[in-house]
Amino acid sequence: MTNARPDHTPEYILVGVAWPYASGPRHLGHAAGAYVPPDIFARYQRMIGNHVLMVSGSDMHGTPITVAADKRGITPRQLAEENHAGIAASFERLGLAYDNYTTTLTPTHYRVTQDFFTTLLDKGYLFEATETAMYDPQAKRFLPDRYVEGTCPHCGYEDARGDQCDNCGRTLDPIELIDPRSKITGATPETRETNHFYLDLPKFQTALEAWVGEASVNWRPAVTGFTQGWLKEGLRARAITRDLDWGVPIPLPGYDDKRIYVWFDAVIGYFSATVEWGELRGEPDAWKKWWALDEHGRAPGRMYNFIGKDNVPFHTVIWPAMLMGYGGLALPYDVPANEFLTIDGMKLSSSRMYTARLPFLPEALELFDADAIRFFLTINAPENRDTDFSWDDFQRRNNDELVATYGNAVHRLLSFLQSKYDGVVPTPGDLTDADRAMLATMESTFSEVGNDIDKVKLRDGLRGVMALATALNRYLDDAAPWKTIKTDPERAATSLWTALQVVAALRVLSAPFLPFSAERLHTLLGDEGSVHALPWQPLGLPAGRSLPKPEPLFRKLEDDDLAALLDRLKPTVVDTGEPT
RNA sequence: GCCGACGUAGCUCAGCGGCAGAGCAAGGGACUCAUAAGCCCUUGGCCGGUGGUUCGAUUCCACCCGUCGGCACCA
Repeated sequence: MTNARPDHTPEYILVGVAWPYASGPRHLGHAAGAYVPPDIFARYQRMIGNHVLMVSGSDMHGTPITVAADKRGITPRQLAEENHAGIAASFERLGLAYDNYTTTLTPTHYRVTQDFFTTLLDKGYLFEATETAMYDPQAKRFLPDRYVEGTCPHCGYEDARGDQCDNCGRTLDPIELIDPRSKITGATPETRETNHFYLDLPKFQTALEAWVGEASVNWRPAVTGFTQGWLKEGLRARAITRDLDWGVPIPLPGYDDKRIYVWFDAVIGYFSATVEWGELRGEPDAWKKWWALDEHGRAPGRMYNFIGKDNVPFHTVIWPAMLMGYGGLALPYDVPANEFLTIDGMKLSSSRMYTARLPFLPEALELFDADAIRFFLTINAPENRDTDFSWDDFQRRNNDELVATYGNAVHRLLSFLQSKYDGVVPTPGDLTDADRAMLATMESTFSEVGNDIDKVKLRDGLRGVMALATALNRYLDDAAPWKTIKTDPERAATSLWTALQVVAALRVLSAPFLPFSAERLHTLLGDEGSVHALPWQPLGLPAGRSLPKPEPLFRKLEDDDLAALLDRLKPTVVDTGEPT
């Protein structure tokens, strides 16, 4: 990319996006929390001329996928690949511009994961130990804690899960359960001894405390608080292997019945996906530009991990520890974790009717424009706390904000140009103070919105874009070219020209947030190529250019339409293999 | 139970030591280029509760209540 201004030294920015778990489709909450924000951020960073690599992929391993596959009588690979294809298709329709969206099943990922394992083992950061685990003799498999249920020893609740009692909220050990049974077969689990490899996190305690102390200055309070909590409690070793036949094989002889477990291999994906990106381009060393520390131990750029809040310790404690142990690779610069989207004030649920659950991405994208979805998820993004989703609010923000403020500012102007000037951009006369003020506001919006996005305050950034649209509406009302065209044609022409420059800027400013409509506006302004190849600065609209007949940028959602659409949103049941 | 974040106008959310803010909703007005969209004006809050620190607290501290999340075998 050559968008850099002369005074800008391009930075290497790695945008690592949380790896969606391929157990089923993702819903709007996932998109709001982890998937749309990095896309906005990455698009902006590209426009200012940085070397951006946005990578992620589907997380294909883990127990829930094996359980769901067993129930359907297919292999875990089939199930995961089917879900991966669905997720990738949704992401494309949402406009997520990944440089590499891959999976944890690639040869590169297996090789890199095994290399991490071997290196950490050789350096003494892994150890082997025996533990007692629950085993389902009927299913012939070991059971994770939450796949065992029984009576809670604290409150007597009969359907307590092995990890936690949903009734009294206490954390449990499955061995404590009275009358335990397997969630998969109902059989009574046995306890068995089994051997596993552990990541020796206590060895990183001091180094992590030092790193978090420095790195967390710009983190969100919840991210820092959560991380400090883990550190204060004292790190414990954590098993990184499981008794499964689905996962990355352990690169040692004699461990055929065990696999490296998902959380260990999934975070490595940020790195392996970068390596794979280079390999696919025939540049096997390209990853070094984002990851390799220099001789002073300095990172080559900034590394971001966009995740949901449930994922924080993996990205601020465990993954950094793995990177420190491996050596020579950059640690995260920021981990912008979002809170959750709730639905109609309730905790989200994937098992309720549409009125009480967040829609899955495929259905949402079937019913609504991607930009309308992106707009809602960003203008009300759960950056500091949980935010609420409701269909009323979705409709209102679409109609009263996106359509009425931004869409209409563009459309009223282009329509006026079409009807009174035959669509030809007029030549301006002398600028008034009001004209100059409008253009100055437009200029400053670039730096304001840019700063917001760079600080990952995406909600503020989008509000800044909307504020410019509002300012344009005000300017037009004040200038009233529909009046001055009768009394002072040159004044009207100048007002129109000024307003058109602002619309031309809005096309650029909105591009990271609303990529599809920005592209449509780009075309409506008679420009060639893609808006996404433009630099982050005003692009003028020359006098004399003839613009095509305008069409509204966005679709208004009428009550009847919305009701009809929601009527098609039938209850969807997806078995993700998760215990309920 | 323990840890963390959050609790601000009817709704959705900003602000975080010095006369309480935005958008939307509600009420009123002038206009007509526009998907009856836009613009102007107005109404509206003991900033969850109690105590403390301070000249001064929505903002800092403690406790309480509520919501959400985590508590290491979900990812």
